[in-house]
Amino acid sequence: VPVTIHDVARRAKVSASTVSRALSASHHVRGTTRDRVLAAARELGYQPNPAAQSLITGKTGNIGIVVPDLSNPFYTGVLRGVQSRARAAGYAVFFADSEEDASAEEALVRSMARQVDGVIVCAPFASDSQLNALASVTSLTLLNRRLRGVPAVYMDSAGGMKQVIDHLAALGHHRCAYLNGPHNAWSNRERRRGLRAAAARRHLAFVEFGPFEPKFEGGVQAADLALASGVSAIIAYNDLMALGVLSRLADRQVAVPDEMSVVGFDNLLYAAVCAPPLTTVAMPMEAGGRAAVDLLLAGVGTTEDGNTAPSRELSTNLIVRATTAPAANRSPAASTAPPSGPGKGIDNDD
Amino acid sequence: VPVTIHDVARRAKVSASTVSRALSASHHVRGTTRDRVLAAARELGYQPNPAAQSLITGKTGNIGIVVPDLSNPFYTGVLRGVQSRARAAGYAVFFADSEEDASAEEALVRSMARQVDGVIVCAPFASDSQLNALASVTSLTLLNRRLRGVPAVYMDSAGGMKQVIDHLAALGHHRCAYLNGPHNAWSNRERRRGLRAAAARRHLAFVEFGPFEPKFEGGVQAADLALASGVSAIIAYNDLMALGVLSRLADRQVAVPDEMSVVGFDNLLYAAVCAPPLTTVAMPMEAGGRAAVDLLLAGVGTTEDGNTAPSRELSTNLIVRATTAPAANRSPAASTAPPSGPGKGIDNDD
DNA sequence: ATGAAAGCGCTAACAC
DNA sequence: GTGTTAGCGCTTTCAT
Repeated sequence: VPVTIHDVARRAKVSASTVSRALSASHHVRGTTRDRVLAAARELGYQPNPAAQSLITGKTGNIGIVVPDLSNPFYTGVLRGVQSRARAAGYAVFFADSEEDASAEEALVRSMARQVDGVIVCAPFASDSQLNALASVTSLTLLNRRLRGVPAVYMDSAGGMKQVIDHLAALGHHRCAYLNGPHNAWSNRERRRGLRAAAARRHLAFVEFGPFEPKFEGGVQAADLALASGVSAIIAYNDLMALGVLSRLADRQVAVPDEMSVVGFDNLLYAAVCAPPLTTVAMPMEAGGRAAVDLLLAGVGTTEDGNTAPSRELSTNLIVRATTAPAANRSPAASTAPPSGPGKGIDNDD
Repeated sequence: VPVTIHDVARRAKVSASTVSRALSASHHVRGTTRDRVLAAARELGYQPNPAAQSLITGKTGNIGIVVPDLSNPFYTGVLRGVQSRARAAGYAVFFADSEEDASAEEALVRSMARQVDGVIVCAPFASDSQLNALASVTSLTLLNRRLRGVPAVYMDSAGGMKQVIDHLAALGHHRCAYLNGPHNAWSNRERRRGLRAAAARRHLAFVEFGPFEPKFEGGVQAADLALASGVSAIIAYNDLMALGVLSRLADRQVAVPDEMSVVGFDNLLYAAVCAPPLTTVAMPMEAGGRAAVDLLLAGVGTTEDGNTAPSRELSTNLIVRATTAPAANRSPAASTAPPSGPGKGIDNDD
């Protein structure tokens, strides 16, 4: 039984416009009238039709979010942050999972575009030009990705990596492995960048492997390669991979952290409770989601041409737990190991 | 640059109504005309305004889902299933997390109601009357909850528990503990029901503890109680709790499965990769999400008064891994242990 | 097969 | 302050 604004108007003995004004809490409505309207609306259980409102105002009261893989707890963290902040701001949220497909990322944003005031995009795979095209279709905020002219919130992955290297160097490690996540993902590039810079400063050698799927299985695959390379520490692209590494290392009877140190990124819930608890770089997932909503909502209605798009950097920090320890005084096999594993080594910089 | 149906009409030299007909693929449009319209629409990049469509048709092309706790991977599984099936059917999905609050569950559904054609509700906490009220506001499909007149998909938790008990009994266990999840959650009640029935049939004694939060912490809290009760096996309400139990047992130097068997419910990804891998009852999370979408979409537009609401039961099955083993031949402390732990025992049936 | 007109429920000018 | 009017973009009778 859909009750319209006219039903309320009739019951309150005013016109529809007055009802509209009274409910928008906007000015120019006498107190007694407003009370009458509000009472009528409540009695009738009136709920404005959002389609009609949106048709005329052009705003929808909705935002969208698209993530590459919801089964990664990193993104469920982001989604929770987004949803709670959006709800607090009176917005409903459309959700979509692109399943790590660049064209799906684009298609999903497009399909949301007409029903939202903006969308938060976690799109590691879409190209810059795809994203630019999307930015002209609806208002975007990027998460962990930078693109000029588009607002973004990003987490200081490079800084996190610096903390990792400082930690490892202080523990006496001389040579470590980095297990790459998706090759072109901004987060992966940033982590590599931080790695190069910090490792050079600390005179710490490193080898790289990958890219791997940023999942548990990717980690187990990578573990053997890293192990063969004679390093004393392994830095994984993320916690899921680090967990895979831990699992494989246990299978292969390599003691962690005594024989091998392991570090992850994200600080998933599970990193804290696995055995041994994982040393990892905490990424502010929920805070990132909230910040993205704030940025998005702030930018809605703002024509940002010319102006620099606002963006927000969130800091990260290393959580030292039980998978890192001083380097073992084993035979320094470093010099005999190949510079890159037999697997898929990354050779090109970008 | 919003392009309307009139822009398309003008360019195709037809009326707006013809454009509408051509795009709805509906009848009575000459082939050549339709081609012209379609071409014009494509050239202009025309996208119908969903608000306008919805205003007139009454359908939105959206569905909603509300879950109690997205950080529980069970619900992210459901959400993934829902989203992928909805997308395949051309529907967009609104998402909301009620954070385990009954009134939020209701409020969220209400706030979605006007913008969706129906909503999938995972609401363990809302009361029957709240749910009935919601059912009159929009079309609902329940997940793992039953309410007469409301379509539902539910997973055979009791059957899963039967498999657990059969397994444990076959391994020679005589006495086990069940760690309750939320007291009134349908899934918890079903698991208890299955437990009572199967345990009686197998002449297997059991004690209950809880309710506990269905999370890791709940499991660690529960572990000590179960341990003190002299059982040889612990059945946790879900995997998250089972993982907590495992962690606490490890801390307390209790060998799993040699001294204590542990079983969970859900079969989260992590159950397969933790150490030791967890024996657990697989719940079809994504399939549940998909089935819920199917049911919801089938029921949209159907006035179901009188007719029995359709529902769908999904079967579950036990995945035996490494946390269950034959009962140890320890001193049978069973008779000395209290029937319920010193903690919060459940005493009332329902 | 196509066009004209009406109207979905609402808000925003514009009068008074 | 409040009512009247005019649409927002679209679909759907009803003519033709």
